[in-house]
Amino acid sequence: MTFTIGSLAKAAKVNLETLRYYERKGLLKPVRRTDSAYRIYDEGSLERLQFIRRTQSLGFSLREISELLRLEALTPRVCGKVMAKAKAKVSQIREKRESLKRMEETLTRLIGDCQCGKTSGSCPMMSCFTERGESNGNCKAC
Amino acid sequence: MTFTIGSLAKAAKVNLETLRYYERKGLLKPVRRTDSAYRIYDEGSLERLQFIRRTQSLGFSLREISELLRLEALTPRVCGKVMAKAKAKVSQIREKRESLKRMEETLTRLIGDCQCGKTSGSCPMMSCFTERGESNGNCKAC
DNA sequence: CTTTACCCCGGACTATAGTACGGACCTTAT
DNA sequence: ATAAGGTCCGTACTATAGTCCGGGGTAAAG
Repeated sequence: MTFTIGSLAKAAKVNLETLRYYERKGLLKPVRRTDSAYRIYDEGSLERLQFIRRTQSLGFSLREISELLRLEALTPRVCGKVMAKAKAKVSQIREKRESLKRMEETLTRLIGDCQCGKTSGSCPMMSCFTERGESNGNCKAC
Repeated sequence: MTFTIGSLAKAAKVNLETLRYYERKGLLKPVRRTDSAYRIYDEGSLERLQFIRRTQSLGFSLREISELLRLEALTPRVCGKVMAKAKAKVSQIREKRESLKRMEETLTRLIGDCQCGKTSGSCPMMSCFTERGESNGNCKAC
């Protein structure tokens, strides 16, 4: 099953121009061109595209994604380098996950602590980020 | 303890111009100005600034961070809205964490599976992202 | 065979997040 | 008191990631 640029764009729910942009950036090349220079893509292109979008939504730049995708382009001779890159990427991901975990815990605790409307005390959510940063000392997010 | 724009920039290791930019964007106002219009910040400013940078590194845009920071600006009357925003933010964070977890697992498995140099088979790391997307069927990342 | 829809390309335009510049004013150390 | 260094402001410039435009060729449906 093959796609023209428009049908691939529709299938992946991205703008057609984005595909041309990714091609310029070397991220997603059409598998071939017709005689009239129409771009032709296949299912692999769709998967690759979805990988790009998913990875991007996790906070990776196109340059980083390009690096991830280029892991494939290297020959077995330089496998060590590939591994090093992959491992670096893993620690990077792990760090992001841990930061997010801390943020989530803080926010969740703040939500749980809220006594607004129940007591006369002020909302811990509010006092956590005061205008002048006079933190209540409990907020790890501040 | 107070800061001028330059000393705050140095303390937080950000460009001085970035602080002026954040002020324009309403993210970080100096606590006051001197008679000669010099910006004065305090430790709260530093904390707020560090919160911005940390949050940003987790993939939140300045607009989103501004929303998070504005949770404080709302009066107790609208606490329900604050909570709704906070909860939405929590699910958003949770989704990002789960995606990252899947990515990390996939990459880790790929690293572990690598037999490069040990066998004659090709590296699963390589075959995972083939030129035409001919995936080996095992790669969840593709 | 024509109309409509699709695609080509180069180039311009947008939003976000800064970063740099330069002339003028302010502060501080010698 | 004067030079060096910090800060003011508006404006311009950069990189990233698209998005849009327009003139022209191509494909498909009636």
